[in-house]
Amino acid sequence: MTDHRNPRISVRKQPGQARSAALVATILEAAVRVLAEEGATRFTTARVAEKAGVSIGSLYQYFPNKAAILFRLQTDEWRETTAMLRDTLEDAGKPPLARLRVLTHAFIRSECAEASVRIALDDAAPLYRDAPEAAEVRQAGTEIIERFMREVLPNATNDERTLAGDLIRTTFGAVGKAFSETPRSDEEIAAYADAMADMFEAYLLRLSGNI
Amino acid sequence: MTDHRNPRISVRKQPGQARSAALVATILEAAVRVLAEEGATRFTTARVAEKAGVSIGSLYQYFPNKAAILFRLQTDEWRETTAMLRDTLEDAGKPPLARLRVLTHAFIRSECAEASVRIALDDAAPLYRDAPEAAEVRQAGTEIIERFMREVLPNATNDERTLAGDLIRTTFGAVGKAFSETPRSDEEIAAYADAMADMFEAYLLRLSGNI
Amino acid sequence: MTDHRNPRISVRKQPGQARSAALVATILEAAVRVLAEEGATRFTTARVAEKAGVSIGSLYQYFPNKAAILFRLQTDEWRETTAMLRDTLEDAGKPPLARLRVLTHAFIRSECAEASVRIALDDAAPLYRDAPEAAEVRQAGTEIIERFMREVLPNATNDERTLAGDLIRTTFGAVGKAFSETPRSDEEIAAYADAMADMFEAYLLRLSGNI
Amino acid sequence: MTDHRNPRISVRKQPGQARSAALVATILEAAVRVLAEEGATRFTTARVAEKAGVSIGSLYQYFPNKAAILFRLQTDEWRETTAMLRDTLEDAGKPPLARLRVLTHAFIRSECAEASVRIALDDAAPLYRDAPEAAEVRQAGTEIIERFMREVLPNATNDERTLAGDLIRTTFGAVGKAFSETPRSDEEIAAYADAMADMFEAYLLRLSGNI
DNA sequence: AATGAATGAGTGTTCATTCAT
DNA sequence: TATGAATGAACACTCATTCAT
Repeated sequence: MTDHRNPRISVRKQPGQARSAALVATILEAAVRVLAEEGATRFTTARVAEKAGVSIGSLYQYFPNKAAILFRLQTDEWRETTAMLRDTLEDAGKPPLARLRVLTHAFIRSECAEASVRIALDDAAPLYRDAPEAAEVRQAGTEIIERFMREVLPNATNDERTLAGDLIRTTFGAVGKAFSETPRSDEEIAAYADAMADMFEAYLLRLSGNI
Repeated sequence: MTDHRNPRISVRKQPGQARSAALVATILEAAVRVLAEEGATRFTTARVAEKAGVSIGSLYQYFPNKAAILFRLQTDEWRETTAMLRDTLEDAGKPPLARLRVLTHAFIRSECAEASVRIALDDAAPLYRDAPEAAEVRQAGTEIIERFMREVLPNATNDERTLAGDLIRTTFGAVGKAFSETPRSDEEIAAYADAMADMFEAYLLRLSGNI
Repeated sequence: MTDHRNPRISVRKQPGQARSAALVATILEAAVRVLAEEGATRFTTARVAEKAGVSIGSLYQYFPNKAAILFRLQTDEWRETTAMLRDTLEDAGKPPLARLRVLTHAFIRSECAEASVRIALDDAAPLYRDAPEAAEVRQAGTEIIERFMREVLPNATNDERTLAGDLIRTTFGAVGKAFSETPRSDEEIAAYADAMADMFEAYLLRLSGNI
Repeated sequence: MTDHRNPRISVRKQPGQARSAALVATILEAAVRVLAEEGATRFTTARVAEKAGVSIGSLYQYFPNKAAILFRLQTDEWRETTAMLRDTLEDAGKPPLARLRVLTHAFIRSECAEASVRIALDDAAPLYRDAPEAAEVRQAGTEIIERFMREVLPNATNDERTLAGDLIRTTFGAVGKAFSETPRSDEEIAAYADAMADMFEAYLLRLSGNI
């Protein structure tokens, strides 16, 4: 919520032992459950600790503050998304636009899965969004998109390509999020993903001059 | 934030007298200022009342709870957006796609103006979004889009048209919001709006079969 | 404890009505009791509120934070001390050194009365001592001393007089505090006060040249 | 802070080996640094252990609790002060009042050096001051003063002498502490020490009858 | 002997909402 | 109708101390 303080947010201690890693995992799982079952407003450190079966002190041994837990959850998700981006967009076996269509389907599907966590996480965004660590994760995604755009629009100017890449990327994220806010059937998901893919395809074909 | 209580949210009293209406207006203006200047986390009823020069008691006479103020703000904005939709999309003097381009520019520009309020309002969405009254306001928009789509895609099936309308509408809102989260220059706004219009145009031309 | 933050500390709202003033008084009395009965470490806002028979929220309506309560207590005490200073030191009916002796007795006696509160208040000093409002209260005392010193040491240089005034004042406060940390009988108090007065007298006579 | 529990406070184990002694020293040095650099409120066992490069477990092996560390620091300081007392006051080569003047200078100077640690230590006094072990250390000082007073006031009654000794001693400690709370230049220190010595001298001369 | 993970009571403070006046 | 004092549940976070390894 446009928080005007800017607290440190990364992990407090590198979990050297398996023990610690397990604890961190437990806490994160509990956090996901709290988010999904109770919503962002009721996401409190005490509740996470309780649901994790861990003392509140232990929780703070692994996360410096509440925002750090949320940030970590978001980061993990971004990383998964980036992996998906890479896997589908760089699959040399298919023509570019086909890959984009595959990605669209995969992405929308993944957005709709665990929608409740994603919505809650998004609601809590004000708490962590200003963290500087976020930028870095996004950069990886930008590069993948950039390479893909170069392949699809080899003759466009840099500015054109960047703008189109930006637009597609933003549309992906924002529209996926908006769409997944309502519960959806598999059919709806498929239809919507196809529509999105159509839109991207039409746009890119026009830009590439192959009307 | 996926609030699991569902409080009543509409206005507590129909302001019969001009006095009341003025008071409501004063409160809403104060609310906008609090949102813009302090952000969603610091948006408290006490602060709104103080900035409005009104007692909290009075504030609660016109709004049943905090969410109602936010909801009203959002509703007003939706109404403005709907008006814009109608004005630009139903302007018979221009060809449909030209009108859509005009709308895109106008919309993105308006999203970027007062971005701070919009962001804060969005941050506070969990507090009011589940209100049933919201649906009604959206319906008006849906109908305008529907009519426009009928004009652009006269030969499409109903389902196709609805889906395309949905997608365009969602893209509008979600992408506009995402784009306006960063401060933008007039040039950036124009360029982005053009790109969006291009994308919609390409999509609609393809759907209409006039590739 | 050399607190590195420096929060605002004065009263949150001017108690216009008698009601408020009474509440403030109740809270302050409760604060004194908590300090005296439980000590500075157990001085918590919750305990003060409870002992005052007031909700914790009400307490915060009248004092912006814990430090403000302590600061107010200390200020009140300083004001009393300043009044005592003025009353005894400016009593034209007695020769200066006799007045100083009277003051010494009165001061030590007052320090020993309610020693437990004073000790606790002193223990809590780190919480409020850096408040800028404190300086102002001390200034009044400085001026009274200054006038007195002018009367006793009319021929001394300004520097000499200031130094002697400083020393006497500091000795008063610091030694009074140290002495009152142990419970004392009236006789002990009288004897100690006399000794202090003797010391001041000898010092001032020597400075004035009337060995 | 007038703590009503009275925990055991002396060292948990007599460090038989040099290793242990070194560890204790390391911890104490770290404690001093924490006190000086962070202040009494931020003086935590964890921070001391970290700064000492020692585990908290080890810290607790040598000190039964936090208070014990502070108490030990204070004791060490008292011991140094006592040594200074003895060295200067029992130096047979100078007349008594000259020795007192030397002591005054030395003491005030030492108080002003490392003022930050002393202030912080004083802020933390509530945590350790009620320890019974403290009395014993003070006794040594009392005896030195006693002997000195006997020399200066050979004809006074025991009560007179004790009272005067008490007053001087208290004035020393309390005024020195108060004075050193503000940063001071060497000149200020010298001037203030001289003034104090003057005051003591005048007082003792009067008591000795040598007006 | 040494470690450091784990504990959980305790703290200051906020804020939506009510209700006596 | 208007006021604003009063409420108290709720929250994020700290830290002295223990104890299994």
